[in-house]
Amino acid sequence: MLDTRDFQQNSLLGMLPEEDLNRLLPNLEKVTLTLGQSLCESGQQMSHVYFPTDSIVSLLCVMENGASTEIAVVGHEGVVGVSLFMGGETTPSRAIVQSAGQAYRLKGQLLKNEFYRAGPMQRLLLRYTQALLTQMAQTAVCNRHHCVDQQLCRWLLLSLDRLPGDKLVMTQELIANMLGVRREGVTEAAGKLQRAGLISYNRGHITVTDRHALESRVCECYAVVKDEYDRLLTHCEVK
Amino acid sequence: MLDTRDFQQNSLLGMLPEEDLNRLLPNLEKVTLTLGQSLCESGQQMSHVYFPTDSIVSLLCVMENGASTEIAVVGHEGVVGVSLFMGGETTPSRAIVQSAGQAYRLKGQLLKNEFYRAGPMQRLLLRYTQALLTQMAQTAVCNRHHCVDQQLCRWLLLSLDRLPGDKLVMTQELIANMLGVRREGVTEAAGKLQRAGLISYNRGHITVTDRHALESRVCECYAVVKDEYDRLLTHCEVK
DNA sequence: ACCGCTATGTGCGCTAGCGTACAGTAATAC
DNA sequence: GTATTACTGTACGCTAGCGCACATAGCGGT
Repeated sequence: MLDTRDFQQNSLLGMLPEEDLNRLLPNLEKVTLTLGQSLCESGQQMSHVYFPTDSIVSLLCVMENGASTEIAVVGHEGVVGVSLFMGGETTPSRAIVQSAGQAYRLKGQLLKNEFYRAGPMQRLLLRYTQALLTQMAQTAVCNRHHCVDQQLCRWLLLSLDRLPGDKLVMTQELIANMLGVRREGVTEAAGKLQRAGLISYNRGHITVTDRHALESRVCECYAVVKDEYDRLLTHCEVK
Repeated sequence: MLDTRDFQQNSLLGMLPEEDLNRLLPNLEKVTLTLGQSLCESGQQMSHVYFPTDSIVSLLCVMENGASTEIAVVGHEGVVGVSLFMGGETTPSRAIVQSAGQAYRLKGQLLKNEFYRAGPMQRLLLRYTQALLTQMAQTAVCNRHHCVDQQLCRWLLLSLDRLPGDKLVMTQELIANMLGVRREGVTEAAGKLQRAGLISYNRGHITVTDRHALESRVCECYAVVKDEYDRLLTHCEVK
């Protein structure tokens, strides 16, 4: 059923040495994630961790009044469920599918077992978690100092990096929820980008037509995060 | 020279079982941290990790234009230098002493050795790192959704929790740098608190006179972070 | 063809926070 | 004791983003 190399679409899985992978392989289960699906509610224990391949998951911090903000995004470069191996078991944040697609999932306990072997998987997961730390930190700064226009560019690029093509299925309303701003603010910012010919969208379908121009508009936060992911996970010897 | 229990002022050290502590003890070195001292510049490797006792260290994200924002604060409950055992060795953030005092430091390599024993210290450090993740996430949300007044309350309470008394040595200028807002914004917010009788300060010395009232003004972010630290590090069996 | 729903565009008054400028006052240096 | 510096208070115009209201337009179902 599975293409034996299909799981390598997820970088973490793909970077594991043969031996460690073979141990996990029988327990990896391919699942389809649908837009809006919740993988984890605030404070709840996750039964599985998820290794996205072509799907994207947003980690959201939700407040008492219902307002929310995305604090990090997870795609094929990562895993959803860091709190399981970090020892806390739960986190106060939600994990919502931002872009439908596939992921491999693994029972939490099995991941923990693998983690506590203190082998390549542990080193990989820890480095990934550090990259996640950086993403959150930079999100905090960006929320403070940069305008909606630039944040939208950052968000689009972060999403694009985790998608196979140049199309996103996403309404402005949802983007606004992610960024923690008003929908009207996104409409305005997206309008500017559209008029400048960088993107074109209609009714929930965004196509990025000039990625290069997007990169020239985005704030430094995008590069900081991207470079740190590259440093920690691409040029990385896990043994 | 050292009171044999003095290091227990740092919760992480204090929670270690006798056996593990004894291994570290000869290598713990008590140091004095002075206000404004930098323990780590962006992207630089740290030679030591620091376990504060009565000092406070701010983790700051600095941008190209020099503007900065505090993304987390570390006191007696934690350790500065998470990136060493997480495997990345460096982080893009700075660590600045926010409140002068003492700390124990330990050579980075020795901490890594201890970490890779995969014993109680590893479990403690991982749980601590997860708490740090939560603090960063909540900071991101707070930056987005809450006004300076509330953020100042949060900042005061977080600092207070890490100090022995109810006095802080800190100018409004520095607080503004931490929060990533204008100094004038802090002057105004602090003025309100002073007029309401919650704090009194002059020229770099703040005294909190009504902590309870501060807690009633602060946004939910304070409690979220505090509860998560308690959950992860206080009610915690490290074995 | 029609209805209803969802997504998008736009306008308007309001507020928080910014940038800037400057004044006053306590601590410190000499 | 005086000069200087560092810290705090205040004012003013400006902008980004908010909350709200409402108009328009595409899309699906019957």
